[in-house]
Amino acid sequence: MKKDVWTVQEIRQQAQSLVGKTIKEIQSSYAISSKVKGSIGQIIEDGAFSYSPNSNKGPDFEEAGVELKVTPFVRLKNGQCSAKERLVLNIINYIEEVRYEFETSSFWTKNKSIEIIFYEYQKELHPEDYRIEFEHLHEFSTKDLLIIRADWETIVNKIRDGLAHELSEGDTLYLGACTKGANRQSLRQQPYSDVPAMQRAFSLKTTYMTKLLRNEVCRKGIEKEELIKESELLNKRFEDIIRDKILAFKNRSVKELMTIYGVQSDSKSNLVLLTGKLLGIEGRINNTEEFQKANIEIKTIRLNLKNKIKESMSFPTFKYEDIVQEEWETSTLRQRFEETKYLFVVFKEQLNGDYVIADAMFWNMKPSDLDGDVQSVWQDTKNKIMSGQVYKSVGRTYHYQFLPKSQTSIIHVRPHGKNRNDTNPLPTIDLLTGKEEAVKMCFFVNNDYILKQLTLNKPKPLS
DNA sequence: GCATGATCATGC
DNA sequence: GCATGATCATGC
Repeated sequence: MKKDVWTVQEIRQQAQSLVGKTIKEIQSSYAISSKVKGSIGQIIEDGAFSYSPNSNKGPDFEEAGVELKVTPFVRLKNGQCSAKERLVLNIINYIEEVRYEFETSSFWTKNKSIEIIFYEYQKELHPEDYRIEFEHLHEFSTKDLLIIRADWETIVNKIRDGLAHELSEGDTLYLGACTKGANRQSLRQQPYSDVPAMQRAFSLKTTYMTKLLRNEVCRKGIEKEELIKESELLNKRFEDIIRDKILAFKNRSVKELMTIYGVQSDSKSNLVLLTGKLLGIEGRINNTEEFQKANIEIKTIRLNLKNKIKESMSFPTFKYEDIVQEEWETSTLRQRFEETKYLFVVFKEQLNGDYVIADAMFWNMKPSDLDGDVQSVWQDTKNKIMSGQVYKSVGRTYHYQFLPKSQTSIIHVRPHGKNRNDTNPLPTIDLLTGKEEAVKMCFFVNNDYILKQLTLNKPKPLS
């Protein structure tokens, strides 16, 4: 089947005919020459679709207006599907993209409608045994498109500000600017600064793809609680809508709001619960449609009477055995701070011990912080675990010898388990104590660093 | 007073 | 049963 012009219907039929087949089967049925043996995407594009490769600005199938993508997903133990990766779209030409409006942008010109072919990634299988499981013609909903349009503007405005080298996936909600290139030396010019910037491509975030799979493709585990309505996005950005909704309660007493909104919880996370109620949702904020797609997590922050943050911020525990296997570039920690956007809700202590709502803002970590201090603390932690240097001797007792807060500027390591008996195995026996396991720990973000972020985001001093 | 070590309540 | 989000408690 050699043809250059396809209709939408033909594209879909061809994609459907691949469902259930392994890569090997597709390769042999289309007699694909070994020279395109490379990627699974290429095998399908060149083999099953054989469209003339183009570097046009338009979509792969110009006449049908359809872009073709092949992407992996994984099945979780509970049967749910998750996207394995972000969906990488076209490379951003920094010099050119700033000349466009959204309607004429390279993203929108090429990706209005995307035929997505999903294959199941399984670690233990050889790639040629991966199987195509789903195909889906994706068109953006009006609501998603409103958010994506704002994302595109966020990205382009950063380039216009001469900050292409500071782009990060956490800057945006659904449409990201992900790095694309062999390594960090894959640099290119930007129009308003002499600093070379890493090559990046527009992409749909992994979490957006996971939600798309579950809601529209696998049809498993669909739970939708929407935080805001489409109509609200017509004249306000998502971030501002959420912020304004919370700030409508500015200076209101937490104790009082807890009573009004029926939050009776002794949980340490009752401020999170309260914020959810204030935003008018029933379940958990982190489970809402928008937060899940955009990979946003809520974090509550308490300021004491002196305007200092009471506590550093905890994150999920790491496993000692996992961290020693990781490399920084692809590590869990780097990925977390590169891809997650945080909603900080700030509560201020009052003289009577109560708290009031003080502020709300979205935040994501700057790449230079991430690849600076965060990386070195991570590396130090990994090295100590690998070499069995978890404990040090202090007087008659032992202390952990990971870098404490006092020796770091952004993150530090601390216990984070149920109690001192809640441990994880160590890959290397501890030299000093001979222990084969240690208390579960996690990386905490330093409270003073967070405080700086709050003031950076806000020119006005905190009341 | 704060850094460090430790623990709590909840939900899946 | 455990991960998670957050905060408590103690000793320096």
